[in-house]
Amino acid sequence: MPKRPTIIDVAEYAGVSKSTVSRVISGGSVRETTRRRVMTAIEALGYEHNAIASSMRTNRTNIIMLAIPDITNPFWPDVARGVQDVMDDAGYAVVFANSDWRGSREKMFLRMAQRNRFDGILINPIQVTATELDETHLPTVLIGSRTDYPGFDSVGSHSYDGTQQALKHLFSLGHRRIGLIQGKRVNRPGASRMKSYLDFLDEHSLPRDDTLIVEYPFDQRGGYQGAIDLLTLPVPPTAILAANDILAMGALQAAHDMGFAVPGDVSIVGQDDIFAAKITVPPLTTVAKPKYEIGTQAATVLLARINGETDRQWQQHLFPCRLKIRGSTAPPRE
Amino acid sequence: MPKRPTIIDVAEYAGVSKSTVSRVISGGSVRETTRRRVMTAIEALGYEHNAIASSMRTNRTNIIMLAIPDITNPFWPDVARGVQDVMDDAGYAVVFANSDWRGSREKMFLRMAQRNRFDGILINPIQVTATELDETHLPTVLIGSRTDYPGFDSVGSHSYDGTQQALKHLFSLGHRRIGLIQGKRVNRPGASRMKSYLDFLDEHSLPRDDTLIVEYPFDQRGGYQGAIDLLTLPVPPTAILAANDILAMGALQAAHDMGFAVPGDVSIVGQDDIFAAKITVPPLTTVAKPKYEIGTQAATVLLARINGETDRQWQQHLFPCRLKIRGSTAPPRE
DNA sequence: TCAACAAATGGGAACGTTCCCATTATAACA
DNA sequence: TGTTATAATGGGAACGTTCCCATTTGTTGA
Repeated sequence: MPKRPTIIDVAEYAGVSKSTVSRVISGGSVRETTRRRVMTAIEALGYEHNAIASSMRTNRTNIIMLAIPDITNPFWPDVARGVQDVMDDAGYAVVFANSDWRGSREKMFLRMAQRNRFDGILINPIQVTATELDETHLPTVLIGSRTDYPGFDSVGSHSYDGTQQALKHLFSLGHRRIGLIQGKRVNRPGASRMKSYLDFLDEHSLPRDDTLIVEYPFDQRGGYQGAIDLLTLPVPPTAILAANDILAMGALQAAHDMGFAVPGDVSIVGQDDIFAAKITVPPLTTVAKPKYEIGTQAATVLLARINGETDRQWQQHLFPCRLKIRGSTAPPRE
Repeated sequence: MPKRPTIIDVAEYAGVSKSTVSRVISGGSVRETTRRRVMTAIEALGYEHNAIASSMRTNRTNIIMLAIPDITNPFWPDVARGVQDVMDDAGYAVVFANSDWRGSREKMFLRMAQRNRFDGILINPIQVTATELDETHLPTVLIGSRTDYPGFDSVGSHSYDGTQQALKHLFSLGHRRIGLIQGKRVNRPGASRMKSYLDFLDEHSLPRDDTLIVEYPFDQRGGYQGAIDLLTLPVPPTAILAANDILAMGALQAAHDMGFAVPGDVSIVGQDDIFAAKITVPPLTTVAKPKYEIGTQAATVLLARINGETDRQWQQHLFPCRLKIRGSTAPPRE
């Protein structure tokens, strides 16, 4: 295998110095005639720029990392697309990392980002602490509405408010006994949703009932189990709010299997509005989040940080949620 | 910001040469006592290995690229997970690239892989030719059952056979007039599925009817449109086979909207068995593909190529498909 | 036409590793 | 204990860029 040509080879071929070739490549100021000479040399030799050598000098890799729990959850592909579309345009490659809800993997990925001198990190944190993130010394933007990481930019949706919308909707339909299926986090609960739920109860003088709150892994089986727990209560809830659509879809299935009509016997509301929410039967009422936009915005903020274009303090970007009322909610049976 | 320590700093601190530090890091043979000295120095200085500098010397980046059309299609996240799980264990980072069915983007990504000296490429090719792939000089494994890229390893599923299974199932239920919704490819048709379909017709002496074959983009709307085309025919088919589940789900919706009962008036079969196929109403009969396994296998084959562990010629790895009979198929109405 | 100045170009060091080869320390054996 | 073989270590070049600074070339205006 013939050795790959370097800028030195190109320089010789074109009869200029390697500095000039470098300038041509990186868009420095060169005379038009020499630029053309160099370009033909590049063509002739089949020269391919070596990003590694370049990174070595510039301390820039043009690679960022996107660390999420699990690409298999349909929420994330949309976010990922948003990230990629922005990053592609900016000439960055995006490395994916699935922590799989495991803190150890998350840490491994952070080390990987450091070793490889990636230019930045987008992360939906699982276990990692703010200090650990700080220690990477890499520009970092959080994805998700997290208030427990002061000092970091974050991009997410206003899930507290979204939960309120869902509950208001159910309340106005006449529901007074509303179950909550939480997604189990390794370390911390889906704090804002839970708080929103409790606040709502208090505000409308509804009793807090711990049996109405169940917590299961963020997958369909989790939702299924959760719904079974709730619907087998002595006095089952007339409505169920799930922390995301996957859980809600599991709940839908459980209700179906147990002979509960949806929305006749029990109303179900999800969150996220993944593509499949439209095609369940009945179609799922859900709190829609602008997934793609979260991705593009997170990427944009990160780029700004990387390029030092913003000296502003860290900032939280929260997109509003929108309740999509579909067929899975109705007034409770008399 | 203090300069990052290098192995030279570590060497000084530990009182050894940089060569020794290098050996400690990369697992060369060093005396246990010196290894410990070096390790404490690394700890003390907070040294982080510089993968860029390393790559520069070794021509290894430990990064591979996974190029697919669109991560947003639920088929791909599963494959991606498989790829990542294997690559993580091998210490590789995976860069994602969504060509978005555009050949120009695909080419851009290949150049990126070259520039960045990635160690290998996993690709579900859209427009790129075998020659172009060859010219990257990077170990490449194709994902999908493609026979039109001689010289390349490929990992996919036996979709010809899967289509046969689906058709046999429909045929044995009594269907004789079966529509096909194809996914539109930018450049070439889903050849094996189409061939399988036509072969089946011939074999069972069913008439070829061009109006029974429609082609639309690989999304839900495409499936919707396709089904409308088919169901508004003077003599509509009693069963529809869609090229993937997303198309099938669109078809399901269209049938529903047009007042066709599924499976009463029309049976529908999808392909892939994405997670949402289980939760449609009725649940979708579909040709299941081992998505995760395709991912792990593709990654494994690529690793073998990268490490030169195989001098075998290129090889096609085809997983068998399995028909999952659910609720969307039944005998045709008399 | 010649300064004076700006623009274009060239040369060489530097980035932080790895790897080859030479050298030194240790172990094994007679 | 001396000799030889082996293991451990050190020194320096090399990987292919970029960037600084010095030098050359070109341009402009009196």
